[in-house]
Amino acid sequence: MRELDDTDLEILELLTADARRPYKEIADHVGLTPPAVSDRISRLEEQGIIQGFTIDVDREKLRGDTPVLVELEPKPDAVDDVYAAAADLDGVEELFEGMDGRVIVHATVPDASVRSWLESRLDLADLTGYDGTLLARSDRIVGLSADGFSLECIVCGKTITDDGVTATVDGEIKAFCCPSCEKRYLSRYESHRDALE
Amino acid sequence: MRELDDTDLEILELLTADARRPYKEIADHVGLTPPAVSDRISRLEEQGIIQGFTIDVDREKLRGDTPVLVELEPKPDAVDDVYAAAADLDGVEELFEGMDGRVIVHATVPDASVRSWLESRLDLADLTGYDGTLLARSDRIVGLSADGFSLECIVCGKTITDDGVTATVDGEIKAFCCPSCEKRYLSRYESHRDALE
DNA sequence: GATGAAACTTGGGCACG
DNA sequence: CGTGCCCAAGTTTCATC
Repeated sequence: MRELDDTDLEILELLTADARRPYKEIADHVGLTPPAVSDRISRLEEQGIIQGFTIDVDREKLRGDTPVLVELEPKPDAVDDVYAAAADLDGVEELFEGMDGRVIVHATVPDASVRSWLESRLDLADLTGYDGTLLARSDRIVGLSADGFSLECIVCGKTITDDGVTATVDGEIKAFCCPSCEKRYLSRYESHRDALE
Repeated sequence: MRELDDTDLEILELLTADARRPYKEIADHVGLTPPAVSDRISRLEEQGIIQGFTIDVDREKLRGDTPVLVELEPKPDAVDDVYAAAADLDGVEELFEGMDGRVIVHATVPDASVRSWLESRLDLADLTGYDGTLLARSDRIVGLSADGFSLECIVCGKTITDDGVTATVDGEIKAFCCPSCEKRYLSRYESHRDALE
């Protein structure tokens, strides 16, 4: 599969901010022609990077509802059932399942108790407990800003592209432009640490 | 402001599922013509119900990152700082702030410790604690399947609009048409509870 | 890069409350 | 009389070559 380059990332950012932008406008930003942009977007869709075109709906404004985050603690053998049932709850926007089996639901619930809302779809006997928190605010972050840290390979100094790799060394994130630089660094680090110990 | 009708909801659902659908297709679904659909969508944008057109990006696929949910417990006077700093973290998709002051971050973090990732943007001294959970899976739910329960203020019986407010009373979410109804209810509740204790 | 096809927007007119 | 919708033409945008 073709690797992503900076142009792809830029296109993704532009579309995330406004998916209705004309291809011409995107093309000008990234220095391509509209058909080339079209090709890339099609490819990103095929690769599953772009999962779809959609709208951001302010569900709170939609009705007089209350945004909440509900944490469900399913019994160990009921995790899948709880997850599936929670997906059917009225007003659910997002679902998360943690590695620890917890299911977290982001929803706007009608003016009612969380308990009766939960009971409308799932069996509370499947839970060992639950906890709801009203949300004061929430934001979706646009921008993929892959550049947070150093963007230069600490081994060879080259700018790190999407081909780059990262490793955790002693709790620190290290970024490298390529696997070979990573390997070189790690071996040096190992010998250094061995010398200390 | 014009009230939303079922046709608006249907349009929102169709756009949520696929925002690139031609207006003609939407028009056929809801029994209107394309210009009428266009008008409604424009109005929904003006009302802020539609916050924008965007794409769903599979950020996990984008890089080899790990999806996590991190719960931050800011010190009481640092909630805003923590929230703002968390928004700058690399790979953040969503942010939630609970009424209890907790800040929950949904992100895909580079292959590294959560701790060092947090430290890249925020001062851990602002926190009394934090907790990260790796995510086994997550889903965004399409479909607004609205109209559930009562939408009436429990104090005055008036229909609750966007001016409405909510409060949590004894684990129950209560909704009011206005702050004064809320205040009235809360004072009644307080005296009631005091009487019981 | 250019062309054909399709979609969106605009303006005028009508029906309904 | 205002709101919302339909119809038709003009213009931009998109996809294919």
